[in-house]
Amino acid sequence: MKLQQLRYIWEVSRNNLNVTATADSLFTSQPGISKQIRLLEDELGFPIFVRNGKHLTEITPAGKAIIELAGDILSKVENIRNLADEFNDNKRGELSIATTHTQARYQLPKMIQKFKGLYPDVRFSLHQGTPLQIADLASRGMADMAIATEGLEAFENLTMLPCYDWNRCILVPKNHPLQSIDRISLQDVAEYPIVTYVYGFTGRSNLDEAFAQNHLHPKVVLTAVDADVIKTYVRLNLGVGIIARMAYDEAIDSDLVAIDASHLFGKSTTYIGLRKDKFLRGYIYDFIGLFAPHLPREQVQKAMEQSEKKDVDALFAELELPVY
Amino acid sequence: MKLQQLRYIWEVSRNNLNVTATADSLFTSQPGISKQIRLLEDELGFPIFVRNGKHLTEITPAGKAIIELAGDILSKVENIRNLADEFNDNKRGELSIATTHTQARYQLPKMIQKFKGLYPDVRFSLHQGTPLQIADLASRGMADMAIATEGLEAFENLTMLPCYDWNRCILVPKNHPLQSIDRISLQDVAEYPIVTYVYGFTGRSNLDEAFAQNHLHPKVVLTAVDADVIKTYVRLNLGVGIIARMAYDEAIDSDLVAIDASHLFGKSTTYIGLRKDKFLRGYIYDFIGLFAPHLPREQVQKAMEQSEKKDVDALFAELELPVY
DNA sequence: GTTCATTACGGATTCCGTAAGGATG
DNA sequence: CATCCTTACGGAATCCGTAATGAAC
Repeated sequence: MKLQQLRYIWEVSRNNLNVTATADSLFTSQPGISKQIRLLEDELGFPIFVRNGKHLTEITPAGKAIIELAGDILSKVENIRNLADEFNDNKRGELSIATTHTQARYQLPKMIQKFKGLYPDVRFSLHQGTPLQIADLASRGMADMAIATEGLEAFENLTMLPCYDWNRCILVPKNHPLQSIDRISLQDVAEYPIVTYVYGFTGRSNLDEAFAQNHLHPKVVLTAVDADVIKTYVRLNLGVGIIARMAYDEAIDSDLVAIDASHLFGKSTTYIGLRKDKFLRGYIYDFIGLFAPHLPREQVQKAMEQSEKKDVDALFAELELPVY
Repeated sequence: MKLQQLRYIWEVSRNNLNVTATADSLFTSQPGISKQIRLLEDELGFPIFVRNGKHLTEITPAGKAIIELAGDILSKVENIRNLADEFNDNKRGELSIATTHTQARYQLPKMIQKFKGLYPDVRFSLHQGTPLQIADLASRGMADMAIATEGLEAFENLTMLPCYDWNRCILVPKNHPLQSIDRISLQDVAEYPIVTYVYGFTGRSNLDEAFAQNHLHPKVVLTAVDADVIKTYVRLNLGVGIIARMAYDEAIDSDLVAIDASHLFGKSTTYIGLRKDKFLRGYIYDFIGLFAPHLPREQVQKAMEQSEKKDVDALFAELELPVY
């Protein structure tokens, strides 16, 4: 049994049993992978994959268990590498963050700038995607962390650290009727066509809940993944925007008006998702400290040690998060 | 990084940093191990072992962390192998038990006979040793389980399953004065020279405690590892024996008299120690079922999943154990 | 002087890539 | 017919054992 064989079966299973695609992603040859898988199966004495002629069609029950163990092993190997890097030079390395548009565009730039100043030799990379995509990236170890408001809870092996709460605002063009209302209500908003986030993005579910609980059925005329698109259509007078307040930029968006809506929709919480058992480089703790100052290294480590999600939540139950 | 390199550093650290001894135990050449360790260190970029000239003298801090991870990895590799064996043929395999004289001689024979009937193709092996030795064997994965009354709690990575309680008896030659006393007391016993177990064996500490609590200082004239030796010296009239009651065999020991002493010394509990995270073959569960019928597969699995010793204990808190 | 790890070196094995083959949909 | 896995094969790298070297106790 060799580490590479374990890596191959793991990667093949992650690539929908497509060996060719796996070979491409690992920058090696496809027959090499086939061979090694075959050798491993010979050694173990039974097939890991079910073959239909020359296609891999499914994973055997035994294979499933083995691939899971292989994943554990590979992540520990990765930990050894990271640990070695940390001991070699704790100023040099890589930091990859998977996140959504909202974070990438409005929250992260200032942290990243600071971080770059602290660690000029850490290669920083940012992967934008849907909440599920980024959670998957972190879960598979392809990103060091995921930052998102939702989607992280679907992955068992991610520890979720609460970072900040945020509220929404109603975005209208200047001189819009809503602007003159003293304390805006959900009813007021529901009278206008709505432009907001796609379901599953940036706390959209909170928004739907609030309307539903008040038996309102607003006319959502356009949904987008990011606030920039929403703003564009608010500018075109297509409807009233509902976006995260942090996405309103006074300088750039001076032609629009943001009406506070924190009393209308429950606040949402943005989390950092870290893969359990992952060895974290020192600078990763520092980055987390920049992004969420209430999360010092010890707290993060404590949270990572909890195997139950509820124990993690309990750790942070008393915490007052910053609100944006 | 290769699995073998991880195995080598792990084994070297387990062999007091003696590469030659490690090579012997792994049936390979010593330069081969040196080389692979060197290669791994080169790859990681820093030394795992501290060298004084040509001797390995200690493990670097980074090395400690890496060796620990290596141990995790190797045990998971072992699990894959066991899992494969189980899928291949759940009637064939190996079962190795590490235990003390008392179990091997008086409790295990009947279970093993039954087990052999159920699984004639499982190669059975039994390693006798001191409580610490056998716990170490199980902890290192060199034995599938340890069975003992003490010593197991010293190893963090062993799950302890309570199997049965047992009491002691006072062993005297026929017509000994103690025989005629109605309900024997500690004082009565303490008047005679004592022959019993060596400290650290077969519940010896319980015995010392009982005497100490009654401010008695019995004259222990001989200590032995096993009851057979103790019996021999009781027969020679060297003193009064205190042994596990299950070690008294009416047929063989008809020239001796066993006086019940369950009211004098607290009962002791014998445990099975299993390495956490170890994949257990089906027949191992069956063996446990034979040895401790109150431990069905599900209970064992539940216990193995607990990371805290106290949670395991809580699982069995209500359990009525058989008493021998 | 014994123990012990490292270096040197040669043979056997393994690994990996290219090219060809054959099955599936 | 395009996709995809397997087999075949040759060159390169790796592994492993023996023998020699040199440091530590």
